[in-house]
Amino acid sequence: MPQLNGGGGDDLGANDEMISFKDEGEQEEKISENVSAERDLDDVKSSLVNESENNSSSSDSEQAERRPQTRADSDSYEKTRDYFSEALRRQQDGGFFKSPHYPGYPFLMIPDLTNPYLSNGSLSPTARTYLQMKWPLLDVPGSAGLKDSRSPTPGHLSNKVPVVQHAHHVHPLTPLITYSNEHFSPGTPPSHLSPEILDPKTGIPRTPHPSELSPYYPLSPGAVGSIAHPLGWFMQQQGQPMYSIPPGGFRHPYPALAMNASMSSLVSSRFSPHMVTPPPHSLHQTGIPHPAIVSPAIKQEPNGDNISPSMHAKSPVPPKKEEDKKPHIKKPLNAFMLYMKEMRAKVVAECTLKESAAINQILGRRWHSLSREEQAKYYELARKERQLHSQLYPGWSARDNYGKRKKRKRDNKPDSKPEDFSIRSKKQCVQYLPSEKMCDSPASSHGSMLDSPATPSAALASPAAPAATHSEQAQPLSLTTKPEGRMHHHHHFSLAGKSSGSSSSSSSSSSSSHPTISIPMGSSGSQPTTPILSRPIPFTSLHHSMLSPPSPFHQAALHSHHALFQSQPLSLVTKPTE
DNA sequence: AAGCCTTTGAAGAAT
DNA sequence: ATTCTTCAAAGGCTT
Repeated sequence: MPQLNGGGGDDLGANDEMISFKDEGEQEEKISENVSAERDLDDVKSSLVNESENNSSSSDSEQAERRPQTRADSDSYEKTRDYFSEALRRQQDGGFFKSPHYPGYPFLMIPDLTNPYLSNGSLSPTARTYLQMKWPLLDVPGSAGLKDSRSPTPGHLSNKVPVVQHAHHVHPLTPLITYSNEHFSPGTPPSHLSPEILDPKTGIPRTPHPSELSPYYPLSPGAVGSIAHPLGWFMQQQGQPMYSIPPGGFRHPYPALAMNASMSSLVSSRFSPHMVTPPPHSLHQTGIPHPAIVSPAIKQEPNGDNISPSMHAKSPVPPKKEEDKKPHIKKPLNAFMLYMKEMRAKVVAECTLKESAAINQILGRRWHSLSREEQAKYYELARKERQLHSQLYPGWSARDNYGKRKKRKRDNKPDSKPEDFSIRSKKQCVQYLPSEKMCDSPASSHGSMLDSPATPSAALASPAAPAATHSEQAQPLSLTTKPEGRMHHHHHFSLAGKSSGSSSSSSSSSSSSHPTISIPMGSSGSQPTTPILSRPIPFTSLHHSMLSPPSPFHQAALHSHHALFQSQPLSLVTKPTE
């Protein structure tokens, strides 16, 4: 939430999410970049699939993992670049919102993309609409139809995206992205002028920080000015200014909210309009339900934008069953979740494993192996997502979803029997991860905390945080047992001084840690037993502003930061096992 | 059928 | 101010 606040949009901006990094590995990584991605994959697979894999390989594997990413990045960037170029062209041409002439219009829902937030419509990776918006240039194949059919959207608008898709270009994020640039309105000059947007929290209109806004999203005609895309840095790299909003183009479905381009686009694409407000007529062209909303029912917005029940009916999404209950508005996806969505299919395809748990482990490792830039993309997307979400559902609170999932309270009481827990964990670990190596991942995950900004503040730091990196690479060490089901990294990473111990002691499952886990710090990777990395101290002040354009991550900043960071070794906290 | 497992991150609740 | 818990996705597996 805080992030959302706008205070400065910038906050959200790069700062918060900036990233995690693993620096150490970079050198090696670079060196190794040559290695083919396949090999990486193979490594991963092997690790997953092959029991035989030995620990030593870990470093390699890690690198390998990264590499794929890297490669992908390259491609993606190129592709993206292409898209952007095209998008620009189109904008110039005119039209984004203009009209129908872009079948691929982002607003159009992609069929399979049901609203991401809708429970019903789980998105296919390809389907994340809002992402699409963000990455309009990227196409998502397919999805078109369903939604349309359901959606009230005017036919012309509702077109399916498919049209636009460029199969050949595949951005790493592609899956997430559906649209082509076409969204961009032609006319609008790229200005950073952003229309004011409501502060999610306060509801007070504020001017979005450039960093907050995404040019990719279609802006409502009136309201929006052009805003710098969050990924603006990226765009800039491309050398092209992308912001424009069609002057007339698109009618924002959610009048109530003053949105910036990004918002509007997101909204349209991801969030169901009805949910938010909209009178039918005001529905977004796309008619796409908000992804976050699970049930058809409308969630009562504090604002009072409620949708009449009738709205539901129209709601494109099947859930028509109107469960009277308020619709379940899902949490916005975080960076990692976005990454997962994107990459899961790929990983699954590459691996024989299908279990999500196993896949997720791989993804977790890969996540860590991602370059800053790569992660930054996701953090940025996530930030946007949260921003949009807050805009759409000002009254929504994560707490609203508490208890919705009956989920397990997993054995929280691990304390009762750590051993059992450990056993279980181990068992599972084995189950999913054939080799011990696999187990590393968990460790890495811990390390991840370092990398990724745990909190907004952390995020700030994170850009710089690179040093922290845990590098899985380095770590030969394997966890024989999985630390625990869900340790909260946070805890673990608490500053050394703090209590890691105490916390662990607490009920949380986490505590039971197993001594076996070691995280290699730095490249060297000493292996302390059950070390806990303390979260890097955020260098908040550091280039706060700079962050906004993560441009390549303010490398300067990063470097300095980096240096700092390195100078400050992460502190390891030994978790008191049991 | 419901929940678990697994991952990271965000946010809320609890301490 | 910290720490802990829940949820977000996803799909095979377990109960």
